[in-house]
Amino acid sequence: MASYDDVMSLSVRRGFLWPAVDLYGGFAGFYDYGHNGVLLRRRWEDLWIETFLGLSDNYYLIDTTTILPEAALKASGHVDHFTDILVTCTRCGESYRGDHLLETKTHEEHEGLTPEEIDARIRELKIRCPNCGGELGPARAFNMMFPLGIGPMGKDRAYLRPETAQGVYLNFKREFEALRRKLPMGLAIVGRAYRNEISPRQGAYRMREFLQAELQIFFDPATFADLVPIGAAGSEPLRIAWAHEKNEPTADDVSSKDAVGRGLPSWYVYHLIQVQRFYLNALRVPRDAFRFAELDEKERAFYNKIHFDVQVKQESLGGFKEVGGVHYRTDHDLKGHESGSHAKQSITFGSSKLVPHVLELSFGVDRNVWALLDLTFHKGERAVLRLPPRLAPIGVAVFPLVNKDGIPEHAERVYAQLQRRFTAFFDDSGSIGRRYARMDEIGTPFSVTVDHETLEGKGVTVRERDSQKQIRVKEADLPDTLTRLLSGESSFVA
RNA sequence: GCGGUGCUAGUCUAGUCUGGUUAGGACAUAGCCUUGCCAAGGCUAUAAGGCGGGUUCAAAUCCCGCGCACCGCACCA
Repeated sequence: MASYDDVMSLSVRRGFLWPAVDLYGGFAGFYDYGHNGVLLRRRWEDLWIETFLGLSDNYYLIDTTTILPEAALKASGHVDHFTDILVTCTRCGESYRGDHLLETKTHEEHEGLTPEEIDARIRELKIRCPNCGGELGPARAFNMMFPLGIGPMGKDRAYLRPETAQGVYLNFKREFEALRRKLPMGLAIVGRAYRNEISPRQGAYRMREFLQAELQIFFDPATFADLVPIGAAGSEPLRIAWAHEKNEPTADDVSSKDAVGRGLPSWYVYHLIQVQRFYLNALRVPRDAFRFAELDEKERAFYNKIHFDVQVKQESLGGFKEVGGVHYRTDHDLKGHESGSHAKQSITFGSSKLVPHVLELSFGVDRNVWALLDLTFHKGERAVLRLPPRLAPIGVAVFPLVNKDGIPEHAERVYAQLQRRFTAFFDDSGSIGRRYARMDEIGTPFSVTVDHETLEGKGVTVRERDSQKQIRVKEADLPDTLTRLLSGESSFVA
């Protein structure tokens, strides 16, 4: 339905997002948001914050620096493990990961070798280019983090953060005190992260600077399950593609009981249910366009004990694509910072002394915004973005049916009134149909038109985007009616 | 990063092979007229060959470098 070009073209035309710095030929891996893009993104973020911080009274938003010193990222493992050792063939120019070359030859793991060690092993094992048989050049390290030199001499080594999560872990102890030592404790960050992707592709899907919305939940593994009972939510089947079947474009309906039966902790399943509800109910993603995809041991990061990707099926990107993840990171991160900083991260909670475990709910904001554009794009005679009313950049538009007989003046008064409560938009240019069409393209769910009957006290018309139908509403009732319609509290019945 | 293909107004495109008028059109946008509930019609206006270099009397067109995009490979702890 919606091709990549369809979505991108609409996005550029209507002020959602476009390649950054295109004045200078573009900047691969970087995108800028326009006025409607920022509004849409903020609404997504607000909904995300409301949904996930709403899971507990002890979940909060924090904000931390985007630049971190080397020591912190050394402890987190990013300096050593966020690196690929690349080896390039001197004849055909193909590049390979050094550890993969060794692994293929010896069928052994070769994690954590230096470039020199890789070179030595390659010579020892007489490995040549798998592509052309040519001689392989020297191994070089490629770290996915952007390095920075801090201070006038640039001698304090630092990096742009590769994930927001580290900011949370670094502040765990402070917040645990400030929040009066309670578990579970949830700390979320919505902010930017940076990765020097080798080849950014597919628009906003793989970027070098991107937005993450991540909630880190700190808990005691001994008691967490009792604190988040699956309860009534357990009757909702989860959409899951297990590791062996996720290359298929499908998902199974798995009851929470079966998911627990397959060895997933009940607290993990509970959070899968919450994430699925966010997508199906709040974002209104069609059921068959949503799934969790299990990552097997080989695919997931070594510190993730359980890892399911959150995936949304997008025509423009060729199928199910990752928009988030649910990661059980155990106590890996806090323990890493404990040994890196020599500051104790263990806490006393109730009768037990422990380093809390972490469940991370991680989302790519830009990917989610793109997914919404893709899913809600409907191409007919004219394009319509069928965004859920809560997410639409503009909530309500106001038009005078004609530009005479005092109708524009009246419409301006209606607009001024609505503007106080809603993101409203006034338009008196072109024909009425053209104005409706413009609003359809940016997903404005409701358009109010002032006509001759309005002047006779018979109210205004409210036109709904998807059905194109209208109802007549008394002016005095308009704000409340719109509030109910936009919140989803009541639905439009013509 | 490697290979392939491509890059013309806000969008979509004609022209490029075979160098040669003022780079043409559609839609969008703005203004005016007209109409008055779903991109109606008329007139007018704004607006373009990714960037840099070379060849040539002359380059959107041919050549080189770079940038960017898409596809494949690789990568995505």
